[in-house]
Amino acid sequence: MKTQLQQLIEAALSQLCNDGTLQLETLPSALVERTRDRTHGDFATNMAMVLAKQAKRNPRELAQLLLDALPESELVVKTEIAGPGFINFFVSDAAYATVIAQVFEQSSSYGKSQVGAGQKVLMEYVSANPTGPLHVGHGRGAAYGAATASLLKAAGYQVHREYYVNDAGRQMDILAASVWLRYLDLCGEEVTFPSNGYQGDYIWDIAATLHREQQDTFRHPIATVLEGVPADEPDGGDKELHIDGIIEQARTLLGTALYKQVHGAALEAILGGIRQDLLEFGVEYDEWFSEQSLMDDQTVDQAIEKLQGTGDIYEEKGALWFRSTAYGDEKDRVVVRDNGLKTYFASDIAYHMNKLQRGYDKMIDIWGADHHGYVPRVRAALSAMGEEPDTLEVLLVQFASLFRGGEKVQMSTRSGSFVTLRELRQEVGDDAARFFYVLRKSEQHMDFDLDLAVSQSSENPVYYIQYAHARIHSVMRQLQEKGMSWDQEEGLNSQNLLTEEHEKSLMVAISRYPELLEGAALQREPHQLAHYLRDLAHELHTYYNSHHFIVEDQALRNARLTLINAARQVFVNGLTVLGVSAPEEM
RNA sequence: GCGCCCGUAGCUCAGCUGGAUAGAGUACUUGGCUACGAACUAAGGUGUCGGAGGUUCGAAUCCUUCCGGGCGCGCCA
Repeated sequence: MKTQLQQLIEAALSQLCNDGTLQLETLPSALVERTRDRTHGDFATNMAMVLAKQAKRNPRELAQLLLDALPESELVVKTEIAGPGFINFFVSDAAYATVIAQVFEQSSSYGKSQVGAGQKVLMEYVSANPTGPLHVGHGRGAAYGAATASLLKAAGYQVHREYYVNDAGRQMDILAASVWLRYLDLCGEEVTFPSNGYQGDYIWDIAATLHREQQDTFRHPIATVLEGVPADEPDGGDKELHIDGIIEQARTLLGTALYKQVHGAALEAILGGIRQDLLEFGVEYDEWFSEQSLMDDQTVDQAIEKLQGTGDIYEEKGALWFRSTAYGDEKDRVVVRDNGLKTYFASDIAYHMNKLQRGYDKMIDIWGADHHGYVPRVRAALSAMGEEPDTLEVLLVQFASLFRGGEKVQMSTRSGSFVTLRELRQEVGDDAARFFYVLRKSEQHMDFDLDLAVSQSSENPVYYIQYAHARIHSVMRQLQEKGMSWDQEEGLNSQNLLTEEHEKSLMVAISRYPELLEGAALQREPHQLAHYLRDLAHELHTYYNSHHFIVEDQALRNARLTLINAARQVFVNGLTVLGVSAPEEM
């Protein structure tokens, strides 16, 4: 509807230009929007006011010219000039009836568009380090990423969903060392756990499995293990040096093969848990991309070489630096440390280079807001390699603060004190969690009151929407029990019988869905869809409460049943995008 | 100190690329089921849109500057 109106206005405008009534340097595209107030019609445009200055005419006069030039259309039954120069459009009932028919023709495709057609997008989200279970902060990125990916697909983009697995690097070594030490403890060694190790209970679990399956394969006397290792912080030493020393000892004492086994067991156990969590949460991926693979196949080296080729790498204090300041970053960044190890940043440059090499037009990364300072340097690397930095779009998700008993829950992966995503899901349910996460703008800080979510879970807005959907199914079940059936064909032909205000409102809401979905996709804002579905549910509920659907009059009955079934389809389509189920009864 | 995000009703938040009287949910009060599910609905009031300037036909929205909160500023990831 909206695009049809835009076309009409643009046609009128170009006609005015062609016949010389108006002289404009540029033809702006028409801005049409839904009216807030019903008395202003269905749609309005501010075109006349926008053009007034350029056309050197007053807005209302210009509006009249536009209306005179407006092509005839079955869509519009009435127009008016209002206020400072708005043009209001009243849409015909027949046009709304057409929309209802379209819902059934297009079914699960109703609302989809092609604005993103031809664009290949690689979306990366969550990508949490596999050093522990996912917590509630990751959950937000997961829900937001999955919903945005669906949104883009619905808008015609070709989307590839990816999880970047940080399976290389020091954090993974610390994890392996943590598991090994717990394992040694289970073997009977008296281990003092390093202050910088991962202390969560899940480390014990992995160690226990290792011990059960491999017995003493990896055992070494603790005295040997600590030989030459710098003291830990509580003993007056340095916790970083201490843990690095232990990692070094693990490598030496176990040898490459056995060390890899411990490392691999830890990675597999944790990554397996993450995969399971996300799968159950309805967050899917097309690919799990390994950071280590970028090391193994030389992609990282190639990336560095490429930057050396453009003269953007220099050596200082034994390290290799990328001159990111030449591309807008605040300071230059190290890519290879003086000890020869590549930084996380180096593999990230390689990863993004690899994404482009795989042929994607756009990369959309969803990061926690604490990584925002990272954006300029990655963009800088893309620029240096001759790529358009805007091919990378980073969407930042603010952390969700958890409140329990009125107090903020402090969370830290290292200390193992956090509320896991799994716990949250068990407490509030997958549907409620998914919906709650995308109900707010991603860049908005969000307070998640656990007690409230648990004790009043039935008041969660998701049930409001699901209930509206289930109610429609309930009506259809009632119909059947009364020995009647729904004639969709007759219902579509009888839409003119739906003259109640509630019916009009519901039709308007249904007709709004396609433009809403498109806007939400373009702005990467699934919360718009969440709010829309709540509005739609409200329309359905008020209609339900004020009118009876299963009435004697057969034509009217079918018209009403057709209308609510169109709404049912929109509920299903919208909830599916958000990853929330649409139960037929609850 | 520098950079990014945020500040809207008592609380949690919307407000679509500047638009017509700034809206929901929640909380509080009072109504609505012998009718398709009351997890619903109807009515009731609340705002210096953090403050102050500026841009213009028009600002919660854009610009500047303060105030307040969050985050980031490593040869960590």
